[in-house]
Amino acid sequence: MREEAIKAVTAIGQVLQEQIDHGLLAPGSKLPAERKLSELFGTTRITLREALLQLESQGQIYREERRGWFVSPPRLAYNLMQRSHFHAMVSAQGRVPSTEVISARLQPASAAVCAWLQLPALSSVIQICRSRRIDGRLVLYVEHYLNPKYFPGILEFDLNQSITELYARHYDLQYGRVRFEIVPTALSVEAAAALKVSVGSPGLQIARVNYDQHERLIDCDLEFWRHDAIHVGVDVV
Amino acid sequence: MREEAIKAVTAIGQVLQEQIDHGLLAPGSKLPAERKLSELFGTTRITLREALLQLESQGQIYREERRGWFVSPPRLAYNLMQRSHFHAMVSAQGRVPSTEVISARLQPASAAVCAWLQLPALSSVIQICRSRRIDGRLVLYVEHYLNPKYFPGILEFDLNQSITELYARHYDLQYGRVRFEIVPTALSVEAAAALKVSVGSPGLQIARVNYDQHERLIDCDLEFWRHDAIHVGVDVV
DNA sequence: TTACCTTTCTGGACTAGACCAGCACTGTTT
DNA sequence: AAACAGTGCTGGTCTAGTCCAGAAAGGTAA
Repeated sequence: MREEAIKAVTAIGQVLQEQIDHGLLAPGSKLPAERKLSELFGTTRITLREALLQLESQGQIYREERRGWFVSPPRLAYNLMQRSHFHAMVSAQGRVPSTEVISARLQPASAAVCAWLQLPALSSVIQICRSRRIDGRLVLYVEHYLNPKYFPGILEFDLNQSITELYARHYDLQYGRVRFEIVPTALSVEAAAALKVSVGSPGLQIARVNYDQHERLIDCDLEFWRHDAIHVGVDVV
Repeated sequence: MREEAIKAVTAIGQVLQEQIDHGLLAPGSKLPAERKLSELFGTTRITLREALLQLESQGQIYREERRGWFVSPPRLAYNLMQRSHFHAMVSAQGRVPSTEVISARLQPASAAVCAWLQLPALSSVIQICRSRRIDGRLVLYVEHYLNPKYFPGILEFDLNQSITELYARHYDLQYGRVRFEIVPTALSVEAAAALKVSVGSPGLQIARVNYDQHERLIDCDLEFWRHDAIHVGVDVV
C-alpha cells in the first residue's frame, strides 16, 4: 500500500504543464513570481526553480532576465528547403516579425570566418549583427559575414530590412547552393546578451554558408535561436 | 580600481573548460566527485553543480546517472543528405557503433503515428525500440514504426543490425523521399530511461518520415539524441 | 508634459547543511 | 570459481534561509 514516490520537481512541472495545456496559462502570459509559486507549492525556491528550469528545457516556458517567467508561444516552422527569409517566413505563419541592427561594420575576419568564406589570412569582412523578434519576443541573434568584394556600399542601406531582398534588388544576387550546420548548444555570451537571456541558456546554433547563382561563395551567417522558438523541417528528395 | 565581478559559476566553468581544451581532461575521462570539486573551488555543492549543468548544456561534459561526470567526446557529423544509416555513418567517422533492441512488437498505433503514416484509426503498427552507442556511450534512442503491410515477418530477423539493410536485402525496399523534423527539446521519459540520463536532460528530437523508391509511405522513426552527441549538416542545392 | 528620483518587486547568485538511492568494489560464503 | 552480502562513495533531491542587481511603477519637481 506504498504510495508511488513522485519527486516534488516532477509534480510541480506536471501541474504547470497541465495548466498550460488546458489554456489556463495562455502563450505569452506571465507566471506568478518564483516566491509566490514556491509558497503555493509548499516548497523551497530552489526546488521550485529546478522545476521551472526543466520546463524551460522542454521549451514550455521561458524567462526574461529579471522580469519573470512566461509561457512559450508556438514554435516557428523553419523549413530549410524553401528559400524564404525571416520576414517572409514569419509573416506567412501569421505572426509579426521585426529586426534591429546591433552593429554593422567592416572589420578583420576571425580565423573561423576566413575558413568559412575561404578568404586569405587577415582579410576584411563586413559583419552585421542583428536581433530579430516574433510577435515582439526576441528569438534570434544573427551574425552575418559578407565578402566585401561583392557588396560595395552595402553599409549605406537600411539594414533593418531583409538582406536577401537587398541582394536581389541592388546587387542582382540570389542564393544558390547553401550549406547548413545545426548544433544544439548553449547560447554564446553575445547571443545571450542580445536576446536578453541568462548566459548558458539552451539554444540552437545554425550556421549557413551561402553561394550565389554563379556558385560564388558570397556570405555566411551564424544564427543563434532560442531553443524553444523553432522546429526545423527538411525535405530530402 | 574595482575588480571585475566574475560570478563563481562562470569562473568554475572557465577553469574546467580550459582544462578540457588543453587536453588535461581527455574526452571520456571522469571528473572528480562533486564534493571534491566543490571543496577544490571553495564553494557549495549547489553552486558547483550549477557550473557543471552549464557545461553540460554547452555539450562539454555529460553525466551518467549516479556514476559521475565525464568529458564529452567529439560530436558525430550527421548529414541528412547522404542516406547513410547509423552503423555506416559512425564507422565512416572512425568510431565504433553498437545497437541494442529494447522491444519489438506489433501493437495498436498511437494517434500521432497514425497521422505520420497516414493510417486509419485503430491500425496496428510494428514498433521497434532500440538504443544505440558510439564507442560504448549511449547517445541515441530510436522508436521505429513500420507499416506492417510492407514488412511481413520482419520481427523474426535479428534487429540489432541495420534496418535499412534488412529492407534492401529481404524486402527489396530502398528509401526514397524523406521528411525530417528537428526539435530541440528535453528528452522524453522513455528516452531518458533508455539513455540512462536524468529526465529533463536537453536533447535533440529528430522525426523522420520515410517513403520508398515507389513513393509509398513505409515507415517513420523518432530519434532522441543526446544533445551533445551530434551536429547536423544539410546541403541544399 | 517631461525628467528624475525613490520604492518595491523580480529573478540571480550563493551559503551550509540534510537524507536517499543506486553503483562499484571488497570480502565472505558456498 | 561463483554467488552473495556488506559498505562506502556517488550523484539526486531537498530544506531554509541571505544578499544583490536590474526592472517597473509611482510620485515629485521642473
